[in-house]
Amino acid sequence: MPETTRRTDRIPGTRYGNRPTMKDVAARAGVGLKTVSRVVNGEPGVTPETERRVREAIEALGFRRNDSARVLRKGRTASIGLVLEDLADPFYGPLSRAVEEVARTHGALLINGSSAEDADREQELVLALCARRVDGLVVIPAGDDHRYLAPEIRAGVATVFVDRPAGHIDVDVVVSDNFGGAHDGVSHLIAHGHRRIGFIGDMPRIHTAAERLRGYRTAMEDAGITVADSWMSLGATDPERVRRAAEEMLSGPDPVTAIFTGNNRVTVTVIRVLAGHARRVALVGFDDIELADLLRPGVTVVAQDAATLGRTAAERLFRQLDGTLLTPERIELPTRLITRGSGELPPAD
Amino acid sequence: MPETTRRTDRIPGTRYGNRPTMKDVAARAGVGLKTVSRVVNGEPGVTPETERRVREAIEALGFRRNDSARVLRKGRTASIGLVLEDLADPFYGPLSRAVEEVARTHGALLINGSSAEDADREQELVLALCARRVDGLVVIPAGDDHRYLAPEIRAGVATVFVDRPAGHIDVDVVVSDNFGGAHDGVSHLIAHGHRRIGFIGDMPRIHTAAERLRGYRTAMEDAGITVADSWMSLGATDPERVRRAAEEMLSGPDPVTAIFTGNNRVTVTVIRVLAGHARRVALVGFDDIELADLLRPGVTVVAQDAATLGRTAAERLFRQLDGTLLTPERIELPTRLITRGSGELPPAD
DNA sequence: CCCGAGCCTGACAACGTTGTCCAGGCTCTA
DNA sequence: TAGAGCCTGGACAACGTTGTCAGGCTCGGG
Repeated sequence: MPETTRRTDRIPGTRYGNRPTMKDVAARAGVGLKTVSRVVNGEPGVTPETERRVREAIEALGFRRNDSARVLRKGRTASIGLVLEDLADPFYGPLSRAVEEVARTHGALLINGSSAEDADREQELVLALCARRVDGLVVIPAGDDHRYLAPEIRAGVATVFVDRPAGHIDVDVVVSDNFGGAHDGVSHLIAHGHRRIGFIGDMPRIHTAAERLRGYRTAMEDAGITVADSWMSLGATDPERVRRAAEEMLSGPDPVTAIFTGNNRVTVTVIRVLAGHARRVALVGFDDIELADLLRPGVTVVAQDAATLGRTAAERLFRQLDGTLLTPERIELPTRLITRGSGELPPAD
Repeated sequence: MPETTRRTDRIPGTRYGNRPTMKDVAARAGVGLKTVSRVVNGEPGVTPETERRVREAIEALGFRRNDSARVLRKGRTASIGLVLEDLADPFYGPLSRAVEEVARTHGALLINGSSAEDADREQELVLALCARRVDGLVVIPAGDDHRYLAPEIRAGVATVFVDRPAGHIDVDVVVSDNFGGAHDGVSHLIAHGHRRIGFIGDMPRIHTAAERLRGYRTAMEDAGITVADSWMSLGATDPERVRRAAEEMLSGPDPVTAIFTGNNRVTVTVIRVLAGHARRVALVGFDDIELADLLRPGVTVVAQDAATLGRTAAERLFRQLDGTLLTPERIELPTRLITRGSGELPPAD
């Protein structure tokens, strides 16, 4: 008896790509179609002897239930969709995993798609998921107008937005306290004597980026500091742009003594810039990053909990599906300032 | 005209969770069922005027094609499954994203599932994906016996294993050169004068862990070094166990002067241990880690390219589906030693 | 004026499953 | 022993889509 199986082997009587169906199983076991269905689904009302014959036929033919047909009949797909920006980003991995775990406890599979921060691609993905009749959607939006989702939601697709709010539709939203977190982080720098503080963030059309900028501005204002335009830089978070932005604010006519960075990618790049910089510059970053504690100085961050964000959203999604949840809500999760050294450096002029 | 839509609104004539079908659209547009199908699928042979009426009805009813039914009829789902260990692990995020990108160019969606390094859960996930009739599967296996997949493969499910080989079935496999990479890393330490080198890796039942251990042993042997049992520690990669293992090898009767770590999680924990350690200990880790260049000393690693691993696997998968690929192969991707300082520290006795 | 070609259009079956409903055989009780 | 009720099994329709095929219409040529 061979230990391995080659792709080119075939089950006798089965054409390639043409799998056995319940009908085939029924014929082989000499029973009716519905009896096979009963065995496959563990429904009661089948004699042990009949069940044995059916199972034998299933085994022999290599039958596996076709869930597409099942879905068509039952109306529920037991799958949910997750649309995010980029699965390769260390922030979204844990979020996705958390959503998956919740889905798992509800017997659902997770389909994910990356929008690459492109509104059209987001819409394309979301609608493709709707066409597959996912039971629900968790969306980290790239665009800012989601009216295209309204018919789907009316048709019963449970929907929760995460990390960023939805535009022009009224749905559940789970976000971090971006404003408060940024305010805390910047205030922390101010408390350590800084007044010329730079902000480097993502494109302002991204809600989280805008909120964090607002937190920065408000914190500065609260401290009576007038912000110079050259201290703020918003745009794509590719290393080149961020590097340039950081170097400009460090070397301009009114150089900053501290930088607040708007997300993990920016933080990492700025750390690199500061590492090659003579003067000691304080740093607080939004989002925690791995090994932040081992750098010298350790990197002070405003941490948000990606896993909790995902879990909360997924739980609300399934509560919508249960029917326990009817009114859309906005849930804001707190952030946490983690001090490790870089944010406590005094201003060095 | 309202700017937002509430979940409780309903499309007139549509029951909740009961979406309009092509039949409804056909009735409203006053055309036949098939004509709607033609319009929806962009098939030729429809008068502009008829098409306009159909599109109007689609818009009015909020119709969206039900892909479940389509799949049932057509036989292809345009989706592939990816089973990996943990999406939250920074190694798998980029891999998953790479698979997704390839899928996207082929018009397919990606369903992923995390096995949590549990063979039963892996099988459960894989079979659930097969039941949904994914066109293909990319699997990072947790178990070591995959005969359960044989009927599925015979039935036409394209399959590629990544990162670790399959057990008892003959399928495409894409792996890194774990043996060679570990051999290189350990040899690098030996070249810098180390003889007492520790190895901390994952559970030996995991193929990559076993291969890396073999690379370590062979490199030591090649250098004529007899390995003490106390220098090797294999097991779960949770921080507590790794920390204990590292501390034991550093403080035992025959303390190591260098450590080779078997994967990214182990490396991170060992860096933490070494940071709190007086004596300078050299370190080379398998897998690259973010910010490794900014630590002092920089962390020397044997890097494997997760994205290339994923891309290569996905490309082979779609070539299987094209029919261009018939014979299963094993593809081994090279690793790359990146020196940053920690591996070049001399032995300090 | 008639016929055939070519173009639109729609009726119908099929995909594989599950829900409904009914038949037949059995057991149990009066 | 007859009737009621239960248990097992199966026939059939339906889910929403697409492929097949045939019918009807228009138009041009004979």
